[in-house]
Amino acid sequence: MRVATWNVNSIRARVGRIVDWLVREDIDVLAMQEIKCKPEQFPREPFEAAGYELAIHGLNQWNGVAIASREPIDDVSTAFAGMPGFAKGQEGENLPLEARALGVTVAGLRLWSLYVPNGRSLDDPHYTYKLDWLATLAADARDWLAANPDRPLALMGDWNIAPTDADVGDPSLVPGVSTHISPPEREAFEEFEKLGLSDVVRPYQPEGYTYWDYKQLRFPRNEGLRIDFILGSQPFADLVTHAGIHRNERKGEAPSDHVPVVVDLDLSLNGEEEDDDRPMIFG
DNA sequence: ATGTCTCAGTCACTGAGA
Repeated sequence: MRVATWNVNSIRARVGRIVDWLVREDIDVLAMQEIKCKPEQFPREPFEAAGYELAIHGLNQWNGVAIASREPIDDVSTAFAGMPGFAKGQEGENLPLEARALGVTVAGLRLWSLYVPNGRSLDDPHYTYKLDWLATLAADARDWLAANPDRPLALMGDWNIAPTDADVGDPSLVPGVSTHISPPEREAFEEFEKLGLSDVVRPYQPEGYTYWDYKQLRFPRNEGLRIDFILGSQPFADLVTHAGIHRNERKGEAPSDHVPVVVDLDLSLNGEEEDDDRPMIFG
């Protein structure tokens, strides 16, 4: 099974090349971010004609997440527990939620499409929102992992964080000023690794960016960022046989500014059923 | 020069967001 994540930067603007890629690359599940539309505006037909069913969460022209799958989608969630909202000039609880998280179960895998808030700048309210959002997500992931230690879980999406200096090729990012590279953001990312969620792509693809700004010839100059990640629980990581970044999707007509990130899974390694007949050696 | 791209609102542009 092939599972991927892609910040598509408007599904309506490039549905053709996205579905073409899904079919060409034999992708089973795609987590999308920045669909930039409501569910009723989502171009369902090309996906359904190609054999995918859809879960869509979009509230307006901003943000928006969706998941396309060749296998049935169950247990759809449009927010994680305690997810904070945002409203300009307001603080506190119960602010309106944005469409940035979508959880589903497919083939026994728990999968989330996540669009982490951008942060804008270190002194912007969106930066605090970003850190709150990540801390709350980590708390929910901790609870879920404690309750489901044997289940494959993947948090997939645009994290808007470059975890290491090697992930930063865009010279416009200034330490101490810019988001995506600040120590609190990197610490927020590391919290997920402390929970036992690991970047399942990097072992197979150690180098490379996943995003290049449209401006300033960032792609031709290869001045990008690695900010799109698939973090898997140990039971998920145990299924991974290969992974990669599809850099070519930044080329050609009307690309997104992000490219897809793909993992190959061998679900036959998921031994739950097969193990039932084996003798219990421990415990 | 935020030098590009997308969308909404409203109808050739501007504002917002990234």
